[in-house]
Amino acid sequence: MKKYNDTTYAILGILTTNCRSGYEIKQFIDNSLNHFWKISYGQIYPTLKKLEQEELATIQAASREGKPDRKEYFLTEKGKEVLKDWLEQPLKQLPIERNEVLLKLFFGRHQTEEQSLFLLEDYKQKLENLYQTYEGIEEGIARYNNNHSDAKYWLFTLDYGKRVTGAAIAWCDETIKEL
Amino acid sequence: MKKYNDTTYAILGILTTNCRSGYEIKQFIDNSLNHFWKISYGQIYPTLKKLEQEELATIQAASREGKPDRKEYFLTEKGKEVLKDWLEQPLKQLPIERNEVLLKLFFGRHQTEEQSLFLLEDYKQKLENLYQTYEGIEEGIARYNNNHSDAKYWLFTLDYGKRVTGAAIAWCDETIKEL
DNA sequence: GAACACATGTAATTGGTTACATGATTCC
DNA sequence: GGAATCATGTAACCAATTACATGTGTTC
Repeated sequence: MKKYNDTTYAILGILTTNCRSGYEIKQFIDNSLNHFWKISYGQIYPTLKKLEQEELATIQAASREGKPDRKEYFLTEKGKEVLKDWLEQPLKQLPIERNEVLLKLFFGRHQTEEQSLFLLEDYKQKLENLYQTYEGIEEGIARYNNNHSDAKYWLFTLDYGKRVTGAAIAWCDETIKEL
Repeated sequence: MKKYNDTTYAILGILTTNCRSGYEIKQFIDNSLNHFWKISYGQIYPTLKKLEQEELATIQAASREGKPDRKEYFLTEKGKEVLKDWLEQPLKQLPIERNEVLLKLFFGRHQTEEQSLFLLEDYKQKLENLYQTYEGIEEGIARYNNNHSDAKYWLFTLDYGKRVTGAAIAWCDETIKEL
């Protein structure tokens, strides 16, 4: 089966929800996948165009009262197959995630300690803000979306974010102490 | 001050160690930064060329007995300043790290549970392998490099890797249970 | 001479962001 | 008329990988 890039699969996946247009897809990503996946318009529209060329989706022009016209995309059978095939593939390999703070800490070993401490404190602060953001979203879901069929999966991804972020915060604490 | 990309700063940083040539830089990265930063030759050589053009480094041809000739790079004062300036800057913002497993889990919500479990088990396995790799490197450092001035910093970065990976493993366990 | 480590580089391609450009519709 | 939201798209640019191309020196 022909291979596409992850952005293509992500958009195919989003088209299985009730998002139909480029604009709506962007909103969906910003609202639901934002903490582990983002895509810009500069990718969305060209990718949608390609989906049609590859016959993975069909386009339908739609005019809705009170709103500008838009193009609605629907997965074809082929599109559904391509998506399903991708969903079944396990990760090829764990990606190596660049970490600028670790890099600076490493090269800062001949700098002053204050400098390193400053970087770590700042990093910790940012991680804590992120953690709180996750908690806020989590509460929001628990309060208003508990019956939404996606709620369970949102909570899984938030839990992932919280655990990993929490571990990074703990590392900051420990490293600040040991420095 | 003019801005460069992270790859440029990383290479400036590596030039403060005793790595001097493109080949050596690549080896250093593969040996020491591999779990949170990697760069290919396709970036290294063009970047080194630019360093000289920008007067951040000077080149010296070096012939060493028993080895092919090579080019050795040395930071200029300007290069050191640019690096120092970068080292002092805190993170602009936390990067959003794409996570393919979370994405598949999310879109797999209308798939079978077995499918999701398979993905999670596989992910967990890969994370556990990574964790063991970290432990192996850690032991190696503790045993043979304890007096190396970089040892402390290597251990910091390994600790980071272990903590974050461990948190992800715990998440897998929990999610597998709750699915 | 073959295999392997050392060494440098470029070209094609992919993936992605940002800035730009345009326009409809609603509400104030 | 102006601001905000809805909506689609392209062009320029940046970052990065991969494949390709070449060559030296050592050891077996």
